[in-house]
Amino acid sequence: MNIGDVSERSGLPAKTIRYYEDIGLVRPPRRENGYREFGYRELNTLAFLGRARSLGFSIEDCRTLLSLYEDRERSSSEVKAIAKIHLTQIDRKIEELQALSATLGDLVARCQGDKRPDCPIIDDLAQQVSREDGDQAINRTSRKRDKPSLDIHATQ
Amino acid sequence: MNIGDVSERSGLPAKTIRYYEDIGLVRPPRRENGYREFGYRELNTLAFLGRARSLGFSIEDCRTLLSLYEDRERSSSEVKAIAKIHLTQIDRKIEELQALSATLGDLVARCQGDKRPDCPIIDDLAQQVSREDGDQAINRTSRKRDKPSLDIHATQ
DNA sequence: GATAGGGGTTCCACTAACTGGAAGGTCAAT
DNA sequence: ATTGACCTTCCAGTTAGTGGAACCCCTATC
Repeated sequence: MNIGDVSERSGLPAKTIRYYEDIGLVRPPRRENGYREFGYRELNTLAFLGRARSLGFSIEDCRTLLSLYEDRERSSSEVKAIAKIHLTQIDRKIEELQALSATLGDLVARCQGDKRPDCPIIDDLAQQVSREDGDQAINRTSRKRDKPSLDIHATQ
Repeated sequence: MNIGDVSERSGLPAKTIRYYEDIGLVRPPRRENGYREFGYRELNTLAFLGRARSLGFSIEDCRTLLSLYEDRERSSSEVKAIAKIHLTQIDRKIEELQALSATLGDLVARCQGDKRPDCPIIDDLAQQVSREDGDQAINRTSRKRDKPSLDIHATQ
């Protein structure tokens, strides 16, 4: 099969398949003309990767999962451990986003959304910073809001 | 104020502040020695940015929000529109992650996690791809799982 | 005056997981 | 011979920074 065929059958874009080869997740042999030659083994690997990615596993997780998949001797606990960590991260992310949603939802609800300039959303963002020096000033004005872990790739 | 002072007062790392200058979000003047000179105006801008980012607004959203913040004439509806879109995206992301959590949670629950190799998680990922040609084969085997939008930066 | 430290400056590279596009080779059919 | 669809590689860009190197500046101390 050529890359176009496996792309269609696996559901992964050809670009992605080439990328997966680049990073060593698949190693299709080449034909004389330089084309990649995929067999069912490679197709299954790619489909596996597609499903794992669709469950939000990181590429590095996928790499491990793939080696566990190919190891007929490995214990299910090894797989379960990875999945549990991933699940925990997903759930943590959900909580973070729910907190964000609540705060922002409140702000949006309180904003009239009309032609007038008064806006609780901007007012909330625009709280003035203290002009005083030193720690007290900072402590008095700091209203720590959790930073949503910007490595929001944390679904992984 | 030097960059270290505004960093402490705004809670943003100095590196981030320099980056925000790079992309034109703040424009502190320079001293003779080349140091950036921050005033309370810049400090407030940075604090504004920190809060907006902590609510998950993208840099581009922040840029818009900032210009709306500085426009005393703008209507609250303009601000609300941005916030609503952002809120919708957060809520969509939450739903996606909840679906993932449910699927993965089920798989994890069904996995014994012991020394034996049998593992529902791997089995789920490893479903064989049909060896037949054509659309029917693909339709018969495709079990479309929603791809969690990989631009998972979608909290923005 | 030399030196040490704790600032500051720039610039380059790296992150995750691709995606888009350019320039060009291959193949089957017309 | 020439389309057109496919394949190849390579480079750049995406998000929002972060880490590090090399180097400048300022103040205090010896």
